[in-house]
Amino acid sequence: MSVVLNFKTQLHEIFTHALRDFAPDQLNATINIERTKQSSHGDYSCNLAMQLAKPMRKSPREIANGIIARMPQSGVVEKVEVAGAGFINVFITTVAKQSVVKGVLQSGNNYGCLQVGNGRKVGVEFVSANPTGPLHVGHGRGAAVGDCLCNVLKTAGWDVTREFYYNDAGAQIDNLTLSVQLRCKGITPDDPSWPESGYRGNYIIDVARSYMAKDRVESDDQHITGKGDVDDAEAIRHFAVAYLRREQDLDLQAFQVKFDVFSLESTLYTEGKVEETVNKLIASGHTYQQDDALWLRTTDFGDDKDRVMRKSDGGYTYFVPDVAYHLDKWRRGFERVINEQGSDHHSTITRVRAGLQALSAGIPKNWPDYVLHQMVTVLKNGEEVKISKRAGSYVTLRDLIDEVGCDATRYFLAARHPDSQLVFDIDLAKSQSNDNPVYYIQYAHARICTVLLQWGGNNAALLKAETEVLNSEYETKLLQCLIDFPQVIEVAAEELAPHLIAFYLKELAADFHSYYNATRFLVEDEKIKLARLALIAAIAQVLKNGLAILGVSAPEKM
RNA sequence: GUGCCCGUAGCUCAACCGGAUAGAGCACCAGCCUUCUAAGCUGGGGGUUGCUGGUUCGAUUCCAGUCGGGCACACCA
Repeated sequence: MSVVLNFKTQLHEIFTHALRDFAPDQLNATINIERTKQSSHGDYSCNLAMQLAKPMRKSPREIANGIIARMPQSGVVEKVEVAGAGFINVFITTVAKQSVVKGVLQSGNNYGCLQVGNGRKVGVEFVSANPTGPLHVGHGRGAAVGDCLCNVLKTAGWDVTREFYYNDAGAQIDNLTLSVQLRCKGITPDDPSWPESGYRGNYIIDVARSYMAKDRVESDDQHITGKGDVDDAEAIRHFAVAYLRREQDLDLQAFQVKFDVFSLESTLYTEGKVEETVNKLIASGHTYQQDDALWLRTTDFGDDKDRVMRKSDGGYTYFVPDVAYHLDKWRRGFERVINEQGSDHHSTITRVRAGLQALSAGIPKNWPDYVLHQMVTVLKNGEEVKISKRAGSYVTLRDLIDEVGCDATRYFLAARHPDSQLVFDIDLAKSQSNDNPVYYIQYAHARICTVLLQWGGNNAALLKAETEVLNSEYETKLLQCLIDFPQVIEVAAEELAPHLIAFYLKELAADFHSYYNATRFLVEDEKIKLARLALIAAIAQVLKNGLAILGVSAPEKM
């Protein structure tokens, strides 16, 4: 079904044929076929003639006409025109477009699913917040973008594993442990003995209280009972980590995000993976000893300066377990790995890749991939809220979900290009929640469901609809929009840009709302009624599929 | 000072990785509910794509420079 509807692919073949006849020596030219912006330009256009103008030393229009004359017959092509500077514009037959309706209805939840991933394994690591406090808005952006990206890749045919990596040892966890211990002893951040680097947030009190009460804590990957012993720092550390992991799990659960794998930094040490990686790096000849420290010559792989691996105090710097962790990912069979992180960590990219290259383990040069999202600034009462875990002034993800709702929060955080900075105005999101674009899309879905409910017929009857009566301007536009959906998935997966789904859905919803206002569906004429209902049922299906990718619900009434 | 990201309508953002007249939403103005949900629709005003050069048939997109915002530049993570 999708083969029939993939006009772009079909046109690509047609143009390749024509080019082979017309200019066999130009076969290496890339045939670029894109959707037109104006309907007067047809449905698809090709710029091949303009590209060939220079090498062939002929006018683009002359070339265009030559190519068109050699295009093989096709049932989907209505007509072909030369326009503008030499564009070849292709018009698709209405009958071919109309077939999308039944294609969508038959495919159902699978409409939009592609084979481009071909079942290959891809590991997507995102959020990866250390268990030192609740998740904040920045993590929320990572969660929304990462989760949507996973959904996009899965739809495109990849075998996706969602992974969360966190550090349960090291300096920050030591700070956390000490902070909880002090709270257990009743010492507050006001006290002069409170360390500068201690965590001051009130949630530390909750951790301390729970530990002293010998509570049982179960997170997605940790189970522990508080010991209640103020002097046992190890017990406090384990408890605090598990407690805050559980808090994060609750945040993620409220945000509809689930992970397949949790990886702990400490495991890399206990399983000897860090040691093994260090030994391999030393054996590679890319390390040297200087100033009592062990260095990796990352400048061999494009870094601007070399990096310390083993500090003079004998401990490893953070990027060593990072390299060990990614080697582990590679060994687990992920030929592709995507790390979604805040852009403040972008400097790790070069280091991790350099470490992996130094291992000579056959890992590709630009492995893994990274998607970095820019900072989120939060406005409340017109003022910027500074996010500081240690100071305790904080906008948590849970606050946001409680105030704005899960659907709207996810949409807001995922509907923008990750590269651009994001201002999240809480008051705006709260007070104008009805104006959120997400409701606009959901409303379109709910409206269709209501119409279908009032019709009360059997959905199987829609498959027998005679779609050739769908030829109004509104209908033609909607048909093309439905046809575009798989392509949007493909591009979003290719560019790792889940926000494209959000924009597509807004457009589809807009086209539907216009259609709704201009058209009556439950009309006397049975043939017209069935065809229109089939069309809007297909629209509802695509809206639902797209919203599912965003992780947003598709309500049947609002 | 060095590297990375961003700069598009008053505001928030798109633009299918070089294409045709740069598009939506919010806000503003004027209309549309005795008909399937007005959380909607129709029309209108609003732009030197930060700035200056360059590359070519063609630049918001690529290159150089420049200005502005953000992030990163540890033997922290």
